[in-house]
Amino acid sequence: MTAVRKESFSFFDNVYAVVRLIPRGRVTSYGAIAEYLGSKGSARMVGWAMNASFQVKPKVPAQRVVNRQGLLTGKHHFATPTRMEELLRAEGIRVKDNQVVDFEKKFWDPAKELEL
DNA sequence: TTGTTGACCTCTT
DNA sequence: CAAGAGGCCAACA
Repeated sequence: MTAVRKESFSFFDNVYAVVRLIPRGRVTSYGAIAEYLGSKGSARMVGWAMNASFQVKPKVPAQRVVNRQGLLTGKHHFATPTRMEELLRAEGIRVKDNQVVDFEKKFWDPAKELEL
């Protein structure tokens, strides 16, 4: 068996699913998603998925995904460098100096919330 | 086909 | 305390 199409859902689709499940006003990190998917060391892959998330539908709230430090590292990849910050603010998330305020409070861990 | 890149994370010096 | 390098997996040229 060529083992092709072993999984209808690819790593990316899995990431999109988790990101879309992020409640409004909450944020998560790449590592948390990667870990939830089983690839803890593949945090970079999550970011890569986000890059393609713009062409994925429904649209994925990539603005809710930030790095471990809560920094909006990917804001530069949005339509506008300030788009990510604007979207987060629109959700009630306070952003200061490209960093999410009370990131630990707003942090939404899929492996924790979805595991219940 | 191989090699490089990439919105990261963690350890070591 | 701060900075640097390595590691992980997948897509792109």
